[in-house]
Amino acid sequence: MPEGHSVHRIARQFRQNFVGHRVAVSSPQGRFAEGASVLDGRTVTDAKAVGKQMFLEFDDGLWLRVHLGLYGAWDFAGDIHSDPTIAASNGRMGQTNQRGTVVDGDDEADPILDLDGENSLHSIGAPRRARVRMSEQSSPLAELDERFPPEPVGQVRVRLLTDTTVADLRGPTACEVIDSAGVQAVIDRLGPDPLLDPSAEAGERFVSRAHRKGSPIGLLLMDQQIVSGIGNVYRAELLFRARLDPHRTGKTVPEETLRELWADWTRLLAIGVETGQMMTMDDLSPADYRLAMANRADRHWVYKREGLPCRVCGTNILLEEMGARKLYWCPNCQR
DNA sequence: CATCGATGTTGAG
DNA sequence: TCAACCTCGATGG
Repeated sequence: MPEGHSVHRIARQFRQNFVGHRVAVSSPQGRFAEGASVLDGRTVTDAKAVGKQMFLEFDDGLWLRVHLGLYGAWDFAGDIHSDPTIAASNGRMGQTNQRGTVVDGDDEADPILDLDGENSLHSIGAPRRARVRMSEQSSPLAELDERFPPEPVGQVRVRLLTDTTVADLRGPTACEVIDSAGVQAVIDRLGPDPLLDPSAEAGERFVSRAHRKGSPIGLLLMDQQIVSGIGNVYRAELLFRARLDPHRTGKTVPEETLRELWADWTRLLAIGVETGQMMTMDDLSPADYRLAMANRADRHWVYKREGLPCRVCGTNILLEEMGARKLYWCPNCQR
């Protein structure tokens, strides 16, 4: 699945294109027919992300909870707003290439794009005719000449349709209608999300929860009850950046180190939301930055680099299973 | 064209 | 502990 940064971006896309709009809700695939009929014709009133969970609020306090799981995705099509804060935040980020298609990447397509030549001169922030997949995978972007709304392609669990924009959900792990108490119950089970709550108190909640545990920090970072939004990529990269042995138990990691982990997750999450890419290496030269944007292999310190020399010390990066997931780490740097 | 594996979680055993 | 979920790009023949 998308790690936390993608879900925040998706929630933002919903705020920009759906909040305040009445929607037709359907389940082309049929597996959400009942929920769709409950939501159909209502107005979307809020969208928020907590860790990897997304919540869409509709009239009368009804919420749609969506978790994308391993391979879920939202496809947006129609008039899609770009986000000026992204384009303005960093000249290197959120760019499109010469043909106006999405910058290639292993992460989700960036909604800051210009697929439509005739709109290419519109100001930043204006809605643009586009088709965008938001998940961890990039994907082909369909031809734009088709009528709106486009026919659902494949297994679309939920379709949300306004006058001008459509969002199709496919492959989610969770998709259900709940009330606000249900939303709160889910959130209560989650560890803090630094984008939702950047307070020092939230950080201390992570520190105290993690410091209490006898399980490895490599598991704790992935535990959504300890801290939310971190997945397998950010786990490996955060541990490397902290030069921390993944096997050290929560108890034995100094509180100050846990605080630094929280601060670093806060930083990486913000960068991820800003760029739409899991950039985990700092201070790259322009040449290295281009390399990193082009190839995910050049984007990380350790993730998917088993058998390759550590970028810092040259020791071979190791691969092992932890928490039924692949863990990449440098046995020399992380001690 | 068939098979594999993935940035995740749940629930059965 | 592991299969299921049931998508789809990458990989290999």
